[in-house]
Amino acid sequence: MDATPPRHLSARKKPRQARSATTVEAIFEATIQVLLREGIHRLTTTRVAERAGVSVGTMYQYFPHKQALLYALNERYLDLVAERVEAACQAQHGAPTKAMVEALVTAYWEAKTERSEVTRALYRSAVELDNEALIEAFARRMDAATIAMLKSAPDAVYANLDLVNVTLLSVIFGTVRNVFERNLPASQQVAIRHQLTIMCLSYLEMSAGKAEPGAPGCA
Amino acid sequence: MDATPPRHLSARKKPRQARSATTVEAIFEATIQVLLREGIHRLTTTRVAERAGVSVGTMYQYFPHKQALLYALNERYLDLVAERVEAACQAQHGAPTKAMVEALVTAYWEAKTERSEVTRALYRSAVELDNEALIEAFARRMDAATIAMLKSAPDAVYANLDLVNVTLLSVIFGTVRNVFERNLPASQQVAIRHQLTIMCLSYLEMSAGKAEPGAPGCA
DNA sequence: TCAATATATGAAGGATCATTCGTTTTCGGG
DNA sequence: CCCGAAAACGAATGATCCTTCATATATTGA
Repeated sequence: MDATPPRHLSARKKPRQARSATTVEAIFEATIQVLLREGIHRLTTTRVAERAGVSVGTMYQYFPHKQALLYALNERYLDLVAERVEAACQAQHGAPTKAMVEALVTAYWEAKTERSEVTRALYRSAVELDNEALIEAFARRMDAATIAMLKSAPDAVYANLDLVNVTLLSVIFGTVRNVFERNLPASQQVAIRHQLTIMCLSYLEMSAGKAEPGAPGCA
Repeated sequence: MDATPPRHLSARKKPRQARSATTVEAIFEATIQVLLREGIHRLTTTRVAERAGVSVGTMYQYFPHKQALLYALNERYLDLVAERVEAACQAQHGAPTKAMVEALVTAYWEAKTERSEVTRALYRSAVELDNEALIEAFARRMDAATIAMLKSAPDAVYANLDLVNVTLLSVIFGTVRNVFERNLPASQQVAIRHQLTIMCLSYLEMSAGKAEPGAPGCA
């Protein structure tokens, strides 16, 4: 995320040699592993270092403290998700509303559930982390991406685009998280995802001043 | 919640005298306060006891360990929310779908945001807590309540009630949480809540085999 | 090959916590 | 009023953790 991190959370120094880049990567990976296998209350600098195959001291060369590590981890993750959603949105510029909704739901849903354990681990790591700035920046990026997409729709014009957009995103993001955390069987997840798409589409159609010439309607 | 708690999380003993009931209540209250003022990583048995005006030892007479305290706290809270939603649902038996949706969204939304700091504190406390059973029980209660309500609708029959219902709940619960955590300005929250209601209603109408005799439709 | 710089090490300091248990205080029934 | 049970107390224990820093090793460019 491009949010300037709170000063106390910024990374200590940037890797200059190749091996240190490897190290940092290993540390990130190890953090996720520990988070998954041990839970957040057993997420220890020592344990992370051990699993990463480096010493604690090394960790502290790149992250001034544990919080900074978690912050950076979340930053990376949100960045990935944001990029995917943005790409999906751009790909649908000028497409019909239905395609837009499907692409949006699919992109976000898959970004979150593809490596669901990682997502879960990060949800946990984010608690008690001063990451409001991160969330805020993520929200803004998503807002911008979907607003631009919706504006380009050939079959709809929204009188209250901002509100419609923020509602749409809240519903999609919230639902994904909720379904995700309830850990429902995969088949049910797929079904709900489909329903969600239908629901959002219906919402958008309802909110749009329709511009479709031969709109199917009353006979 | 009526979920049998994992054995290791059940309370140690039940208050027999009046003063101990007071004590337990004070401990619960103190836990919330500490959670709010200090955050979860500073939620200490000592600190809780101190704020409750009792000694640590006293705490351990009612809760075998910290986790059990947090578990009990969440249990209490979910119970309250569940009761309110259940009441709202029962009050709408036989009412038109629109009234149902409005009541459901309102009940859940208000239960969560009325004392929003408490809700926030509890979301935090629930991380790394073995509370799947709690969530599960809550979900079941909600499912039962809303299914019963929807079945009683005079103006709709749902071919796929279970799916429609689980979708509805996922969307509402998820959206509330998402809006809640983004901490949007109150005015925007109200607006989104209204949109959410509209959206859900539209979804239900769309999913229903309509039974309304003089359905307003094509001229 | 040789400094200068970057990276890695890990034992030890200092601090915080969860939990126990021997003791003291309070309550309530007889 | 008195005694056994209930409730409360809180210092001490043992464990875990974050973070530092003096030292060692690796890399790079000249």
